[in-house]
Amino acid sequence: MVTNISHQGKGSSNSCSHCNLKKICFPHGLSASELSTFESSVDQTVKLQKKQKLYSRGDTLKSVYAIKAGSIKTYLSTSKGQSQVLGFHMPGDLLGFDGFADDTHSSDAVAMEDTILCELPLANFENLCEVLPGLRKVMMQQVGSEINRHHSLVLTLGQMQTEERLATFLLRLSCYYQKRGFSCVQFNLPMPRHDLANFLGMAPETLSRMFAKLEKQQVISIQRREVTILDMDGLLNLSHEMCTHDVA
Amino acid sequence: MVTNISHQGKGSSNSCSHCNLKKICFPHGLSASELSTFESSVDQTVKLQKKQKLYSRGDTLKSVYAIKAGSIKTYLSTSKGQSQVLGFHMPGDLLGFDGFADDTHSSDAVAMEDTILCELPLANFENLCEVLPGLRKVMMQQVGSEINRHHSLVLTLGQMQTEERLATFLLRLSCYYQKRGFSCVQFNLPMPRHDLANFLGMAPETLSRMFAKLEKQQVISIQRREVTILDMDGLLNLSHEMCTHDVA
DNA sequence: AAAGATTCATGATAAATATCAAGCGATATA
DNA sequence: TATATCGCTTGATATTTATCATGAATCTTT
Repeated sequence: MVTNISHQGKGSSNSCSHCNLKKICFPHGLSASELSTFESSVDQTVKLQKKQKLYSRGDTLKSVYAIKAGSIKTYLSTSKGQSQVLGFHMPGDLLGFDGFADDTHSSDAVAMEDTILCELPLANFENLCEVLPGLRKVMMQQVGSEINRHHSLVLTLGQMQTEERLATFLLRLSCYYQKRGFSCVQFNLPMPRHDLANFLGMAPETLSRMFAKLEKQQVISIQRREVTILDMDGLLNLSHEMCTHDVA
Repeated sequence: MVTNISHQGKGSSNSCSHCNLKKICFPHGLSASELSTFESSVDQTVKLQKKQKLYSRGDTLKSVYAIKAGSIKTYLSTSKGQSQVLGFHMPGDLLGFDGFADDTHSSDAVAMEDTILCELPLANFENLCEVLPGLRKVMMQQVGSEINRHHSLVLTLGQMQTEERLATFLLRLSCYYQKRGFSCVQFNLPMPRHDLANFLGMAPETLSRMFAKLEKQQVISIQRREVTILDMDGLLNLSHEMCTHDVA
């Protein structure tokens, strides 16, 4: 299968210990000595321009990636040309687990804006797992988090009405920003309405109406992509999730 | 947190090499020598009666389980008493990944009928990963499969209409039985309508109507829980999934 | 700055699905 | 055997959401 990936200039070796995401990204769980062993194996930085693909369905799994800057959208396509956004991934997030079943990616990943990623080649990863028990642990935690996020998304799509889906999404995004040291009451949506509507399983028009509804209730205000949460409790009341408040 | 688990009589040590699921269950991917090391660590058999819980949300993750006989339903609950079925798990399936993020189960698992499971305590598992590279590999494959199943479920709930959801579900179940050597055109639904409707994100009445609709189209026939697929191509036409046909 | 394209919002209408209500048949219980 | 209960189906209706159509606002390109 032909791949569309073209890594725009691979950077130099990375240093997790000097990374500004070191409190967020997954190597955070490693001990100091483990980290120094680990760092030398995250051998490359991958740069993608907006709309460039990181991988496509059917591609062989070569590496796991951590987002350093920018954002990535993952999605699934059907035989009839429909698609379903699986997630919006931001700095500190890990990508590539969709390929573990059979070493082949089952989803597509595309840059939503210019994006920089750290690349951890799978061969290195397997060797490292041999010698770093902490890495195995941290990896399983990451996998567990991903599974929990999926569970939460299934609950959202399966049980909630459109207004509640949006409220739940906004709350998760809010928590996500808070964890990264940004404001949890004012932030930008990193994706267009079209993608968000698809992710939330509704028509774009419905999403628009739900934004309008939340605004009329004075729960949020939104201008283009800038969201301000005016009434956090109100938003929480609209969402009935068993809040662990992981990110979407 | 109080747990409702009461393991009804732990059995003796298991032998994967003599298990009738050895072609299906995950240790299948291990080499002969790895398997013998592995077997001794799957130290217990857990027996559950119908409706008994294997674990609940909030319980500490102690073990990973493989289903030997019977079936398990996993589900998530919301603060308002709603719930969402996450999956119906059958012999050969692995359970417990929902607890990896923070060593705490985030979902509930309950026996849909009298069920027997193999228990792999986490402590053993971590030690084994140290010495068995194949186990790490197989485990990551299992995790990858679980993630792929979730992706597929998200697609189903997010994009498909009720008829297509049901058609897709029946096809997956059919493949599942086929892989296990059973008929792929005639089989029993292991769950009541109520649970299936919840899993598929629709009202039980809607599920009934969709079954009726598929019957009228002569695509299936169904009596209580016994399904016969009359027109496999017809069913495939109703489902637009990019078929990897993993199980639901 | 003008023209075109894109993104988003909103109204009117149609379609899908949930809810409410009733009843049927199988199984369990007395 | 009679009775109650449970799981399921089916009909009538209400609600939610999608679709279609239009237009405004923003961004891009010339």
